[in-house]
Amino acid sequence: MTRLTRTFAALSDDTRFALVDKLIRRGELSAGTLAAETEISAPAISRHLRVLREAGVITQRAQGTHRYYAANADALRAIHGWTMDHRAFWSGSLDRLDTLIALDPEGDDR
Amino acid sequence: MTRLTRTFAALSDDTRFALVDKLIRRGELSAGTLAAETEISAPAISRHLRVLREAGVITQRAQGTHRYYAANADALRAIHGWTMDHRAFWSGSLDRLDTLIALDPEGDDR
DNA sequence: CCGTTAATTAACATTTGCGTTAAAAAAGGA
DNA sequence: TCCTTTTTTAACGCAAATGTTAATTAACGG
Repeated sequence: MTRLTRTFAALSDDTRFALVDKLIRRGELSAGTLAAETEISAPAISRHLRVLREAGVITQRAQGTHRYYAANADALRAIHGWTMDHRAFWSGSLDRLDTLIALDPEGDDR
Repeated sequence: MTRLTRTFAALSDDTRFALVDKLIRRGELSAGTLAAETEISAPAISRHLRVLREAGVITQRAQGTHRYYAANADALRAIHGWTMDHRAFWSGSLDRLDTLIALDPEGDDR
């Protein structure tokens, strides 16, 4: 898996996406706080946090028995960068998009 | 699954990501063309295309026995929009390439 | 030292995802 | 009609993901 597909994989689960969203909106939160606000068990949350951390989407900080997690801005920037790389494709009006498609008629088969 | 997590899931596989990337760069392409340029079998590609289509990441057009696929700009806009929603979080320091490299702890960029 | 709290790891069951080959469906041409 | 081409669907095997409960590790406080 490339770095970007790994990032997408980390965000492809609703529970993990919600965790990341909380961390972005509210800043650093402990594993316990995150687990308490979710339906599923603490061990499940712990593993989701691990997946996110290993994908580089969040960071971890230890303080005593607590583990504080925070969203990693670099992951957001990487996704943003990818969309910007293809901005010419999706930006602008529908008319403009139709023009782009018409100008690049790879329609024929080979 | 929400709309966005479904989009991320569709893009979380390297084969599917590469298919979308081709369609963005080169415009509409047939299933056969896409399958011919990939290592795995045509049925496998067909199913990947189905996953992408059902997630709204690509569109399909029939012409005779051919099926032409194209990237859906709306999906790209949705991802871009999500990153922009959280721009205040990550837009602080536009960093260099080494921070992006540090995102992948194993360095398996391929 | 002992008991409590915070978090993770272990073990397990179940589901989902992804690849293969074989078969089927649909359009086109001789 | 029969054969070929294009693409998808079917059937199957196997690996990975996700949830649970139980056990373990580590820090804190009396």
